[in-house]
Amino acid sequence: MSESLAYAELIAVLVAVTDNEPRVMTIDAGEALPSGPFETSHRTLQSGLRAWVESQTGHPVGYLEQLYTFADRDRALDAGTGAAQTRHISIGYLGLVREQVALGAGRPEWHSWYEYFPWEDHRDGRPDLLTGLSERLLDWAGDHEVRRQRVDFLFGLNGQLWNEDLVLQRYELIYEAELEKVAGFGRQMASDHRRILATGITRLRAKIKYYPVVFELMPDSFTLLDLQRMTEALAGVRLHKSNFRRQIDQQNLIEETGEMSSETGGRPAKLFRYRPAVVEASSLSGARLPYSRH
Amino acid sequence: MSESLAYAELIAVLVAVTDNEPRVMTIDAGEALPSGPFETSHRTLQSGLRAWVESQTGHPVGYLEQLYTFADRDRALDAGTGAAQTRHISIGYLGLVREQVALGAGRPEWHSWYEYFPWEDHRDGRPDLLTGLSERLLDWAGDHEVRRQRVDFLFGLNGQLWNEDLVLQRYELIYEAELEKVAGFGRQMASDHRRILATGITRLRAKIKYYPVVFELMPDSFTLLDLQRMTEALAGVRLHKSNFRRQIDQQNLIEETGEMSSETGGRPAKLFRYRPAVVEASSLSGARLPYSRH
DNA sequence: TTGACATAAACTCAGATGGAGAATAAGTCA
DNA sequence: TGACTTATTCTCCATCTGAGTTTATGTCAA
Repeated sequence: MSESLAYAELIAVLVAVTDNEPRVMTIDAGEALPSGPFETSHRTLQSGLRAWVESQTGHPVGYLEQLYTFADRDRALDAGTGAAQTRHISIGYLGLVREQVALGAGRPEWHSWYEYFPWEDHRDGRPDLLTGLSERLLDWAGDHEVRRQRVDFLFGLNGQLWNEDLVLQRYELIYEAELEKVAGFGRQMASDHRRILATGITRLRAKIKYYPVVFELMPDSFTLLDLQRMTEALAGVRLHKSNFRRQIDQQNLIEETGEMSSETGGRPAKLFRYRPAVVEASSLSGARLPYSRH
Repeated sequence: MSESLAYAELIAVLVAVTDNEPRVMTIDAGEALPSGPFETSHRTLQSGLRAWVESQTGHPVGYLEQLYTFADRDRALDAGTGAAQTRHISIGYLGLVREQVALGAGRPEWHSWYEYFPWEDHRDGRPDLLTGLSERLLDWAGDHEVRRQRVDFLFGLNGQLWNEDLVLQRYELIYEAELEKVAGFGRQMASDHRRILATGITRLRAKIKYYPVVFELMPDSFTLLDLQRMTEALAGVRLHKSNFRRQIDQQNLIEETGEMSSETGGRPAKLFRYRPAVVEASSLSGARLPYSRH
């Protein structure tokens, strides 16, 4: 049974947003995600991760969610040299924090996640780099019809719409085409940390659509445009202003503070705060089945 | 670093549906979910699980998805006796299979998942057992307003609608109220397997709403009512017939085979088959943000 | 002081979607 | 042949959504 013992490590995708830029906590000068061993003293995986993240950043982690557990032998750093090595299991977590003063050991730094995935930021239109990237991907696809369709679908070619949720699938395709180390196609990371980061971004982009996680990243009081810019930063796309506002107040998640913000550059905006109470009680639908009420 | 070594085990929530009853593979006469160690010979977690599940059941697993990784010290079987014990990590997977002929060692048996969570089946109306159960839960809540609201919300009391997605949250509440071992409130399982099963059901119920996983459980050809009954079995609620049909053909996921089924008891029904090709290419939305097209 | 500029907030309107159920078709079985 | 059962197609209407337009209220520079 000792052959089944493994080294378990906790990896954090820790996200904060400042100046409309989504940032992720890194160590080793932006080369790796913070990670630490799961120790006997930790009561649960969550509390283990929470403990050392807070010691690293000095900040409380508002929101913490398990992402995925990775153990692919061929994608870890120290792979393939022998049979009798210790197995590595990485348990990834997504954490959201409000501010970004990093005070820990290990040279913590915040980096925009678009450094690692530059093709994911469509806020100012389709990034130029996508031209070269999709050319290389289509080269790789060649005559292979299925591959070609996958490229079109994932990268919004041939009349298909850009779908911001497919971060991980796009990265996996690039990896499959062996383009992930090409200069200019995003910054690299140690081991498979870039994949774990892609997993985190994917989860967050999906989640903001049906669960009010954005507020974990917002300050106590904010304007509606602040909220929109935050959402746009995460999703990497622009949103329709008045429809965004309508959606927000249909959900009933925020209330006016009574104060105004005059830092808008135009007409002062009302300030709002989050009302966490309602979350549990409302259904916050998402997709539904066609129920029958009888 | 040896204090960080852990015993990693793979646990499967393996689901099949027969006779409109969703069933889960168990061992030990229905007392436990099948599980096995993650071994050095396994290339990935997925392939490790797939390998031994197929050897246990003799069936190919169509769909396999990671659920969650558990390591709570206080909820595992062998907890709390000493400090120097080996840490257990359980990685749960959800698998879907088409048929249920179990041929493996370890006395594999299929059990309806409603044996373990009898309050989750609302296909024939609200189960009687919910009366007693919610009474006990409200006793536990007492004057605690937050608890009381949680009970109302999760169990559809006080005018709230039943939400079939909250399987895990309901089980966690019952566990918190220490009612999980009360006779009549569902069959128990070893260790925290019942919680893992709840996690699997939760995931599946959520997923059928925005991704066509149901077809992994359907035979090659089926009628629209078959498909509806399957969905109802999983969701534990009744659906509106014509609206269900409309939703299905909006999604464009199936096509007529040309054959008819005369086993309906009434007018013969057209037979359909799944068209997997479309899945990738369509958006299959779910929740959306209010995009701005410019 | 005034007008250009910028953003806020409210309102409009047509087309799509979703819930509920009626109407019609085509089998089986007594 | 008529009762019964299920299949399949429609209809109706309320609500939601996408895409603006309109009006309000600040700042700032000439």
